[in-house]
Amino acid sequence: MSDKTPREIISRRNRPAKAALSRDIIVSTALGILQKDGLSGLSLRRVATALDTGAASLYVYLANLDELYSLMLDRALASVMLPEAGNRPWRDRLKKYLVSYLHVLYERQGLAQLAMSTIATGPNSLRMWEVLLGLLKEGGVDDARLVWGVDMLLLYVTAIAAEQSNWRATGQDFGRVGSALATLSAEQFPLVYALFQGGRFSGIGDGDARTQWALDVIIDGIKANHNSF
Amino acid sequence: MSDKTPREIISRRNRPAKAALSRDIIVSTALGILQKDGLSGLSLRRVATALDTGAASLYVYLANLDELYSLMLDRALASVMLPEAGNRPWRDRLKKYLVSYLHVLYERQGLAQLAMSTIATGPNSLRMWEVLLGLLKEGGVDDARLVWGVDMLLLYVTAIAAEQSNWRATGQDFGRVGSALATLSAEQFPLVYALFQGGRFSGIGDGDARTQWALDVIIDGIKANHNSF
DNA sequence: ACCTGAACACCGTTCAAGT
DNA sequence: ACCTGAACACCGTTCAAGT
Repeated sequence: MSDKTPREIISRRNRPAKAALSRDIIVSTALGILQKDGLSGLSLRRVATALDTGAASLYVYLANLDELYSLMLDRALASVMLPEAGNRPWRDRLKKYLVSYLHVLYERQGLAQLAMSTIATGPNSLRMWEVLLGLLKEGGVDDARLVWGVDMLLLYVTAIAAEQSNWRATGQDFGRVGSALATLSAEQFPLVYALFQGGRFSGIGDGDARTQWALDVIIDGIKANHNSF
Repeated sequence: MSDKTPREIISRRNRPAKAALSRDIIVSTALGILQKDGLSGLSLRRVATALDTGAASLYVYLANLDELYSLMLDRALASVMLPEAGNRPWRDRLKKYLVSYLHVLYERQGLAQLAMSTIATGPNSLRMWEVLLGLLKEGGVDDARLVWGVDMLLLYVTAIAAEQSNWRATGQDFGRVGSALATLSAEQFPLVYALFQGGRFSGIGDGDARTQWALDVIIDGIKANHNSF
């Protein structure tokens, strides 16, 4: 008799009494699910199930799904690598930092998509602004254009990450033109046609070279327009 | 007797025998709903209800929701205004064209969001590529950088539209920093703090001047990097 | 060929009720 | 104060059955 009932009792107590909910483990669990199944696989109900509870329980810690998104994003941004304070020129450090941000977004399925539609709240987003403002300032951009410049860099890199994530997710690959290229008429669209025939579209997804080029474009552009008030 | 039954028959026949479904009216109806209620208000079930049928009926004309998105986007792009072939410089025409694209995205709630996550298919997207390639070519950008340049311009403008739509939708307004600015510590984030105190963030949402500046940044940057192979 | 109702497997969010 | 089950009002998609 004393051998039978303990089994059940132990099986209940052994899982550590439900692991105590908190914002922190909710966000961690959610990021785990995002990593594994992407944004479409993420739901409050799945997070709740993973935490062995019901979706309603999460509302003690979260106002709604949007708040979870916002918290997830800021948490993920913690792993953007700070540039070493070394003696490399500011432009190299700036690009490296932005590429690190790009990688953080790109490596977790769906995070870039989330970053495009969510306004990041919290310390890690602020720290990114601080770092980027510092680097542009070091590059000689004056105060009047600093904020616009940082916003532009962040927005564009976020957009690249979202676009590339999209290609990866859908298997599509040649830019925003999509499969329309297949049914291309030389008379209607001579320029697109010529460039397509010339293979100019095929390598559009070549992430790294293109990203480097694009960052140089923006940085040079900002430098050229930084005091045009 | 002959007076009673007709009523019911007429009431069925008067609604024009169900208006005959087609891809076209499905897309139009969907764009109407998007216009009115935004992306979150759009669903296949709502489109179906508006067309006085069930959601399952739409699957004769659409593979899935994603295809509807794609069709909606291309349809909407039809109203991007072509630049007049006049004698204005290419840069002005390019900027005007991109601003027209921005407005098309911005004016319909949720369309920008849709454009960020959907690869446009169809003739209108191709026509935009054709126009933009032509304008950059006229500006002297060489073939090696044309495709990257157009992709960059389109991606950035799409991203601006999505960001600004987001601000409008949420009432938020100061860039990607969000409400974190309220709890700002001068020691941890001196640069952000100083610029915030100086009011540099408050006008970040000033759409038009900022957009013009950003387009000049990219165009100048492309010109500066257009033959760096 | 086109349309439909019903079903399936999901959602976010609320709320009364429990501890 | 925290957690829960059940309910509400939704989703996209499939499929057998009708015309």
